Amino acid sequence: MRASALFIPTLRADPAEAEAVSHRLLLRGGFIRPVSAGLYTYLPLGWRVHQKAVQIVREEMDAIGGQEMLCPVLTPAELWQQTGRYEIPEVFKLKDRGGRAFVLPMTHEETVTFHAREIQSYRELPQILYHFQTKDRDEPRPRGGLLRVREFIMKDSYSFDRDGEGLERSFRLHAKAYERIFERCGLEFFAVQAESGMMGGSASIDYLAPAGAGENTLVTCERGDYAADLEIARGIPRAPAFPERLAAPQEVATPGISTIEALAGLLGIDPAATSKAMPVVTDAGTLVLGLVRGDDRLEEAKLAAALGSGHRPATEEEIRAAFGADPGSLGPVGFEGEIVADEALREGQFVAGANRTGWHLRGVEAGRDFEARFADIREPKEGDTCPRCGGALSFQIAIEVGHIFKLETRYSVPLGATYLDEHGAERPIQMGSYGIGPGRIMAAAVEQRHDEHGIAWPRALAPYDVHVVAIESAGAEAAALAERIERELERAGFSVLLDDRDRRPGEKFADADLIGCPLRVTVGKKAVQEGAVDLLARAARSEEACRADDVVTRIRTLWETLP
RNA sequence: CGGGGUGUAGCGCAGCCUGGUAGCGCGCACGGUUCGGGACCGUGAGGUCCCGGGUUCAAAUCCCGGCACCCCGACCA
Repeated sequence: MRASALFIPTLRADPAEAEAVSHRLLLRGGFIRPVSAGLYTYLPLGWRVHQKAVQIVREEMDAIGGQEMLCPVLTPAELWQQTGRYEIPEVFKLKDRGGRAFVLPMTHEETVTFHAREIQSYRELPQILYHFQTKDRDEPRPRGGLLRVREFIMKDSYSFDRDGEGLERSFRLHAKAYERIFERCGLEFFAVQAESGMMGGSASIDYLAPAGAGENTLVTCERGDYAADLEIARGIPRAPAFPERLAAPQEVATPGISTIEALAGLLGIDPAATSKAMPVVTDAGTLVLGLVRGDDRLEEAKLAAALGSGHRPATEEEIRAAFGADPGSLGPVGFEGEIVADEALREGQFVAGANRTGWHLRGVEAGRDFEARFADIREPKEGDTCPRCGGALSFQIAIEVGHIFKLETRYSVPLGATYLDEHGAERPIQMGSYGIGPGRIMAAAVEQRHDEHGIAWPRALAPYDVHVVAIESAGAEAAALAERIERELERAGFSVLLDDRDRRPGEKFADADLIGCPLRVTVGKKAVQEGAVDLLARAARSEEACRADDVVTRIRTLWETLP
């Protein structure tokens, strides 16, 4: 394609609104443009990249027996009312002229399950159905360009099986397909166990791509045998330096002390030898005391999983009523209600609030001084060790590029998607759902592969394989040669962007660096005089001279070596 | 929803404090000289100063209200 005829509005300066690298570079390179908060148009260049990702996903879905289809975006509200998802605040709701309610769905479980009601017999199972369709979400806070948007295209697939064993098989097929997809897209990624507690123990795998910008924190072990999302990751905290053991808890006056630092400082002890009480109220209205070590933070998602319920912090009034003390002086000793304590408090003696304002207890010991249910409810910290091997854990920011989930009968039961088994018994279909955002793949690729000049696309996602830069001043002969190279490369199966614009070389090089095609061919004076062009690998920035007649051969070879 | 920031030419910004004819750089158009890493000279086009109200002889500037966008936090099937 001729750049002179294309709409590729590159920007010389960073747009003021863009912070994340992928946001900045995709805007500057002319790949995307905002329309409103969290709403982006994919310009021609960006759409080519998006479609590259889509095609890779499609091929791998087809390879596991997925059947592509297409559901409408506009969806009758009744389906969502039946599954109880109509009340989710992120759901866009609207009405037609007759007042009938519709939603713009966030995913298509309801619609696909609606169709799965046509499945009658175990003989028709299993099935994998998928589509690429627009999702809308009324996000409270879109951000980071393509990282979190209000409307995007997602590949969502749904598996239908007769039993848990079948679901397991479909789930594994998807896990394999997803790994191939991200590998083919040239992404560094981790498949990690994801938060699943509240959904009754169903398996869920998150695909996290480490990136400078992202919304997840990926925890990995230095020895490579452990990776998890921070929300569910386990870390082994360092052992506290305990003071001398006491035969019974001993009250100590701590007037005005409300932080752990101040408490540890006052008593002259290790903050890790203290405990922190977090009273919460569950959805059922029960007040529960969460207890973690003083130097730890409570992980809300883990506590929710341990409680099997959502929860909110207790109000000051609720705290006073239950404990008769201020929030800074709460502890487990003497508390009548349920206590969920972190594993780290199982052994040893800790300082805890005395449930008397301005007082703490030293030497509090689980089992002896209070009863609690133990669970892992702390947020891991850098410096913790790996629960598997004892290696050091490190944290990095990551983008969630895919998520697969065992739904079991969460949707088939409310929507009545059942089948008859070989004994004539009616049973609900076992379902799984599996999502990938091509836009997030794009963003993650840019985050992982760029330099100070611009994007260096992995070859699987690049908008064009080869960027041919014709140097204007080299004259008509060079321009003709550039066109010949374009044709030959295209005949050899490469997609080519020919920069034939009447621009100075510096500007063309800068744009080529920004746009980030894997290979660049520069056709200038040397081409006319010596029949030689320059070949540049964008990612490595390694340049070599090459005879014009050998360009196709050389590029074929070089192509195989690229990321 | 809480905190912070920003809205002035296509883009990046100054001007606002201290009210008085709306500016700079880039880009764009035309002419010319240039041409292997974002050249230079000349000429020119381009504005609802986010919106509404108020104060004032006079508002981009001061006051009140609203909206939009960005960042941090909460939230995230």
